[in-house]
Amino acid sequence: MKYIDKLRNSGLRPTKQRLQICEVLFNTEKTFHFTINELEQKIKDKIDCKISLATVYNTVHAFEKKGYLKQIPINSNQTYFDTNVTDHHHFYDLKDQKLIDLENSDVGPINIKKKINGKRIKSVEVLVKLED
Amino acid sequence: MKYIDKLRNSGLRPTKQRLQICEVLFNTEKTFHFTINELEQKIKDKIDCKISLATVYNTVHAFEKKGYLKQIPINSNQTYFDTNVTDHHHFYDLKDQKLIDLENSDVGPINIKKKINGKRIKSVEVLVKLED
DNA sequence: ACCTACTTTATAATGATTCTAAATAAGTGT
DNA sequence: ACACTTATTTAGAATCATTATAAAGTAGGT
Ligand SMILES: [Mn+2]
Ligand SMILES: [Mn+2]
Ligand SMILES: [Zn+2]
Ligand SMILES: [Zn+2]
Repeated sequence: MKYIDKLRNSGLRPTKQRLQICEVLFNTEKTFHFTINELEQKIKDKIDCKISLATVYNTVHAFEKKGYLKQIPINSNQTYFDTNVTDHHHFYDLKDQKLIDLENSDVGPINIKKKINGKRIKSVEVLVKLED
Repeated sequence: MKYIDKLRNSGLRPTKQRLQICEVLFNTEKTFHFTINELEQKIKDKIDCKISLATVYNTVHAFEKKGYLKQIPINSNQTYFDTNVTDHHHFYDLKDQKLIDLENSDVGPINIKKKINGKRIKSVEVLVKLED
C-alpha cells in the first residue's frame, strides 16, 4: 500500500514487481548503494518469486528518471546506484570496492568560481578514493 | 628520441607503437581527455600505419599504471582518460559529453573531516555536472 | 466484458573491454 | 653478427554489463 501512491503520482503503474522492488530499495532506515547485480541478489533473498533481470533494469532506470535513485560516478565495470538522492559526497574504498557516504558537513561548502557560458551547474560531487 | 628514455626508465620497451602513442598523447601544449576510441581515431589521423586496438588498450593501461595517464570517473559506457595527471577537478557537460578541467583555484581547498579506520586518502576529486 | 496503453519477460543483440596464443621485436650476452 | 630470452604486438575470440526485441500479460478506464 505504502508505495502505490508514490508510483501512481509518478505516472508509473504500481505493478507487483515495482512494489517489491520498492520494498527492497526504500523500506529501510538507512539509504544504501548498489549495483544491478547486488540488487537482483537482494530481491532474490527477500522475495519468493523471481523478477526478470530486464525488469530490474527497466525499473531502476524508471526510478532514476523520476529522481528516486541516482547514479554514482566511479570507475567500475558496473554502474553504481544510490537510494540517497540528496546532494552528498562519497568515499570509495578501492580495495573493497565499497562506497561510503560523506555528510556535507564532513566536506564543507564547495564554491565553484569558474563559469561556462550558457551552462548551469546541475550537481557538485566529491569522490574521495581510499587506499590502505 | 624524446620518449625513449621516459619509457626505458619506466621499464617499458620503447617500441614503435608506444612511441607513436606517446607522440599523440604527450607531444602537445595542452593536456586533454579521451576515450580509447577517440584515441584510436587520433592515432589513425596522425599516423600512417595502423596500431591494433589491443595494443592501444595495452599501452593506455601500461601508461596509467606508470602514472602517465589517469582515469576520470564519470557515468559513461566508455572509460575516460586524462593526460593531466595532476590533482584537479572537472566539469562534465552532460549534453556534449565533454570534460573540462577546473583549476584548483576555481574550487578552493577541500578539507575532508571524516576519517576511516586504517584507510588513507588517495585522491579527492570534484565532478561538476553541467546542463543547459 | 472489452479496449488500449503500459509492463514484464525470455531471449537476442550490442559493444566496450579483456583474453588467448601465435608471430614479432627488443634487449643481453657472446 | 648470432643465439637466446623475455617483452610486445596482433587478430581474433571470449566476456559480460547493458540494451533492444517482440510476444505475452496486466492495469485501469469505459
Ligand atoms: Mn557505466
Ligand atoms: Mn568505466
Ligand atoms: Zn551515497
Ligand atoms: Zn582533466
